[in-house]
Amino acid sequence: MNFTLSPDGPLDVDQTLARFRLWGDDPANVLRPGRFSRAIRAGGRVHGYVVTWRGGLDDVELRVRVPGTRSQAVTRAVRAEVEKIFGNGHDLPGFYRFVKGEPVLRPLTEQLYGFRPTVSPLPLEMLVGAVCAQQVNLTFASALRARLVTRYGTPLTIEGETVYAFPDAETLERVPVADLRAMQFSARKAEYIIGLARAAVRGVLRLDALNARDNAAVIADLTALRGLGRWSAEWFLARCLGRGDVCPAGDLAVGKAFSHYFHRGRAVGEAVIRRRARAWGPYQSLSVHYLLAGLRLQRSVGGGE
DNA sequence: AGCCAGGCTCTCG
DNA sequence: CGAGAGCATGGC
Repeated sequence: MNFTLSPDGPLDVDQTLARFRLWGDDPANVLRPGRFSRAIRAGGRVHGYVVTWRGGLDDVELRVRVPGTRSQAVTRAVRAEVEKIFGNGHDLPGFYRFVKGEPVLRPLTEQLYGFRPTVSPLPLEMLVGAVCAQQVNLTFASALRARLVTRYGTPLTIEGETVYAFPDAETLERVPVADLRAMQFSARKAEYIIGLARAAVRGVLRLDALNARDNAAVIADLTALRGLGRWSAEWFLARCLGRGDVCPAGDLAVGKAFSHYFHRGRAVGEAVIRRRARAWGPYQSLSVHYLLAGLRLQRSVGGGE
């Protein structure tokens, strides 16, 4: 079953999908030149899909192929995933109008025109990824997650490409700590991931119900688990639930970005970051993502400073 | 060798 | 409560 999607507003596919190549390959989200592949669990089976694109920033058309299914339910599920991954839920036009008079963000929205931060379609994948990324460099974090995905996920070949469906909670719950340790997870991270999976299996944490809860409730639910703190919960809100009114102010890179763009390189405290971000209202998450991406752009062309 | 990396828990005051 | 120490792990 094939279908097409046209985003509501501009879309820079390369910037939007950059997350899937910047820190190493993600076997659950395979990005190749001109195409993106992923696998989805639906109806007790794993289905693969491939997304390609054409057109310019302002008239991108996404083409989605889901070979081997005629199911409307599967197609709907795939469509929902693609909408999130390609950031179709963001109010980009509104954001661009909002930052029009802002001296820092406006230039960034011009440099990064069409950048739509990816929204993770799978809560467990997002949370496991967050644990992997705690307090380590992102290249290593990406390697950890990749090992977990290839070991416990479900492989599938689609159009000659191998892609893994992210492992489900039932599988991760049964993983011995020692196995994760052998993959260079710290003992603590191994416990966190297994505990998280267990909470999901037992219904202590209802992953699919989080979407209906407000920010504070989501943070409370997540941080009640061992291994998920405010940082993880806030990134989850922004990057999985697609909430705009969130700023992960404790994030190291966010701190650097604020320091660079608003304080001439001087260190800034979390409270200062939160205060500034709050004024951005529903565009906090977009603003933060543009600052982070902007800093990356600057470092890649300017070579640091 | 030692510091850094897009934190978290636990303990005190 | 809020700050601070202690903690893990690998890369450079």
